Amino acid sequence: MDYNYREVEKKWQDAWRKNKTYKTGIDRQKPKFYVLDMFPYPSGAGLHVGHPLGYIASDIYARYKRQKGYNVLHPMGYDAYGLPAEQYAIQTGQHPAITTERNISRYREQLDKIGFSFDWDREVRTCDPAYYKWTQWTFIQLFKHFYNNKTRKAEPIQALIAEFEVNGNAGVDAACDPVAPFSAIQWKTMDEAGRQQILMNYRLAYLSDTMVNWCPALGTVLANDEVKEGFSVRGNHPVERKKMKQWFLRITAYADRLLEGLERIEWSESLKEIQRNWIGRSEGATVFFGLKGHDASIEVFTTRPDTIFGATFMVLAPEHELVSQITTPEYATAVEEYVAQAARRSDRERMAEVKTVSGQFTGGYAMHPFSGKPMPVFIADYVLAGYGTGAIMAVPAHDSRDYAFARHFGLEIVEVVTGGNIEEGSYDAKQGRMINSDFINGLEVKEAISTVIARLEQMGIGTRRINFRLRDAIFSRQRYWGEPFPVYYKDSIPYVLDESELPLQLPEVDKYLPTETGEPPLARAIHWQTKEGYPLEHNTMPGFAGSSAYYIRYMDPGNDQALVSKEAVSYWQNVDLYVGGAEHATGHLIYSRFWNKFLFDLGIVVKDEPFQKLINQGMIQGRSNFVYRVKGSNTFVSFNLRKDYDVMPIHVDVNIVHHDLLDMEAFRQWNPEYRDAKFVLEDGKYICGWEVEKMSKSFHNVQNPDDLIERYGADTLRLYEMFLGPIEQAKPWDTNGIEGVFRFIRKLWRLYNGKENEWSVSDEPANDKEKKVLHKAIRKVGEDIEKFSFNTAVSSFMICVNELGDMACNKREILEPLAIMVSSFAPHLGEELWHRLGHTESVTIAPFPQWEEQYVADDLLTYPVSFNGKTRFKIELSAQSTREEVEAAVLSAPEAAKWLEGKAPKRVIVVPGKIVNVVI
RNA sequence: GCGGAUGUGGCGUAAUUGGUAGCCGCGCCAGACUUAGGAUCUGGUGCCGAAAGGCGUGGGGGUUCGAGUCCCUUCAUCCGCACCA
Repeated sequence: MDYNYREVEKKWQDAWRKNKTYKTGIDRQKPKFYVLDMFPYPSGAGLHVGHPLGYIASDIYARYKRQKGYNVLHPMGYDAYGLPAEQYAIQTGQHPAITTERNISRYREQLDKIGFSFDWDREVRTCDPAYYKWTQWTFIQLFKHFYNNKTRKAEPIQALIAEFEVNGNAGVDAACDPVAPFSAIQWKTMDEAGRQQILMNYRLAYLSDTMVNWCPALGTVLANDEVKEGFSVRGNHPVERKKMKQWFLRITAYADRLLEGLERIEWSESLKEIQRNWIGRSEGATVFFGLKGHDASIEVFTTRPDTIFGATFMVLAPEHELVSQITTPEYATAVEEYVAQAARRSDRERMAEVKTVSGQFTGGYAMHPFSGKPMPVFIADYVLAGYGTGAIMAVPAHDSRDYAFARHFGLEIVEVVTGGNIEEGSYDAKQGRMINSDFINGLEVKEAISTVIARLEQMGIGTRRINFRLRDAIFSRQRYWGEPFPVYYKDSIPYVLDESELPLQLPEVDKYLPTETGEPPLARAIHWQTKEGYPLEHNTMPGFAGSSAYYIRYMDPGNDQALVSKEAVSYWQNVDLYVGGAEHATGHLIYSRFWNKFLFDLGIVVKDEPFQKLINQGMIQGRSNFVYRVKGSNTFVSFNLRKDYDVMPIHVDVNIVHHDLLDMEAFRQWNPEYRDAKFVLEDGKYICGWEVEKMSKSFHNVQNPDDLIERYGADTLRLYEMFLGPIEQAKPWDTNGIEGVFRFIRKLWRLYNGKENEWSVSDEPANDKEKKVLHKAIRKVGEDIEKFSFNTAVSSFMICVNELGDMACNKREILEPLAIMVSSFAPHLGEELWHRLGHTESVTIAPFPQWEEQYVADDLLTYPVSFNGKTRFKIELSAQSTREEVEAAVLSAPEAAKWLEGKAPKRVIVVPGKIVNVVI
């Protein structure tokens, strides 16, 4: 008889639930620790083995921290709004809430089976009105605040209005859309519509008419992070540009704080780098170029003001507002055509044509601010309307794109920085001395930049400027299954609901489709209006709305008076350890940081950064198996013989392959097509080929945790997922190795139990050898957990159990601390052993054992002795030996003579406790 | 193109951070027990070699008594961004 994992795991899962073992509350006697997993979207497919990887790691860490005396907050909930449930609803007519509810219970069932230490009393769901009340509340606050660049924080819009009433907007420095200057008197004489229009330019949540990413297949707009290479991330549908009125969040106001904050948080360098790139800060200057025959001027942004004397022409984005003004009649037709063509092309097409140079001369000329030379003005779609000012000064000698353009249109190329060869190509490096550049000749690039900016500022035609690539986040979705906006329209002006009206509940609709007139699904809802009869907003919020502050809500999930109580937030503060995938780098992880910073400005949260330490678990890839079918037949050739035939590899279900050996009978049953399959075998076996690929149904390589738990138990699954390799690294899932971990579990059990599976732990005192094994394991496992090196911790457990097994150690003094340690990895087994050892309280609160130096120290050391760096033999010496004693012992050792060949060593290097190297 | 990461046995990996390369596990080989099994246990297993020994951390070079680890260079793979001025 062996360890009965089925019975034991079930028993403790029930007991933990019943006793609320993982319930957490504020306890000021203990230090807090907040361990969080990324919010899962409960998909219909359920969990596969890749999903729980991070949850297992964080669970081990949470359990370890509890045993170390921390009060650990470790919650779980569901990001329940999302497109798949709604797509399903559209197809079937079933309410997405029903599908979502069903998927959630399936998730919960799967999660429970793995033995996580979540405090389920804190569960939140984004689609729960009690939850989204606070998502809506936060939106209202965003609407009612603006970002003051002077104080670098969000401030009430009321304060802005007060300022307008006294001084107009002249003294205001806010993150906003361009607003024409106005005086206090002008403000006071404005009507309501005028004032609201002005204020909209300042609000952190604002309505704006701009080009958006429109996805016709999904029937909604998407944020930039939801689009990849012109296709929607979800569903991979084409995305096009469209002008629409949409809600936005002014995340750009926080660009510099989002960038700076990265310096203070412990995230992987690559993740921070992705965010830095996404934010895309660049330093430079804006410069105004006067136009010939016009009052208007073209504003450009450049990071290379030093090259201004090399600017020989100007390029505007086709969408630029000055295009129509500067185009001369003779070019009007050509320009119109080019603009129309550019507008027609999707992002996708634009990207595909990156290499081809296209553009159109407008007939207009700008004037060089220093030389006064005329510069032809072109339009071209290599200049993006959405970045900088949508216009550039082209410096062909020092910008490869401008160079290609100039060559194509035969424009002048003037070298102004030494170091390259402009005959061959542009010289883009920011290194060299200025030439052909009037007052900056001879300067280094860096000095030239500041000199030019100073001159521009002095002349009043330019300023130093920091530009960001980050755009404001589109916050409207033309979908049903999302949070309704707490917004209504009065005379077409948007207003937010009073907080007392929250939550504004998602209404019922007859269909989850847009209306015949193209309105979003909420337009179908009857009486979708305020008490006073004003129409409510038809859009809903995007997926990231509900997931942006969920970690705050976990601190105080039942509170209906506030997002979070002062008490809870002052205790739990922020997330100490966040575990999840890197795919959220430019979405959730940016939005959350922004959202948190805003709430921080409001004094709702106490930490400026939400996630102090973040671990990205690597993706678990699938390991696919292949059979090799002889083309045009139903004969399959074993792996090593496939070269002798003309074969085609076919994916085969990994569940009918064991250690790459095909279960031929199962294969025949697997698919009717193969019922009469013939096999060409090697050594009587059919060996399959294999490859590492994405885990996917279509590759027949999906492993779900339920099957493995059924076969090996949850503890084995947990240990095996950790044993696979470093948590942050992507690695293939290979079930072949799980047996080894399963054996370990049983070996561990046998330390505590006799041959007949009878409990057999002795109270005899342990000897020094046994203590050494234990204490070394305590030290190693503790250190490994602290540095999230779970794979090496599992390996240390194996070493420890192997050694104790060899010693046939069954002593309580050793096995009790071992049970505590192992319980964070294998909680069911740990809890069972702990109780059998006679304890009545849960092992989760047993203190993690302390290791002692006296037990781990060795008195004899094995010195490897090398000659000229090559290890030749080993010698055992007392740990107390001095350098001289070691040297003498080594040189007089019998093995040494052979290598010394009678010569005296040139030098002997002794590193105490480590090695000896003899140089001859 | 720019940025980040990773290259170690047949496979997943480890290496006290410059000090015995290959721990632990899988697989494989041999043996034991067996109602010859996709069970369990014991031993072996980097490569070449009969051995002595030699070679060996993607390749090349360097620093050092000593390099998987540091430096230079090069190749490969993965990821992110990409006409961002």
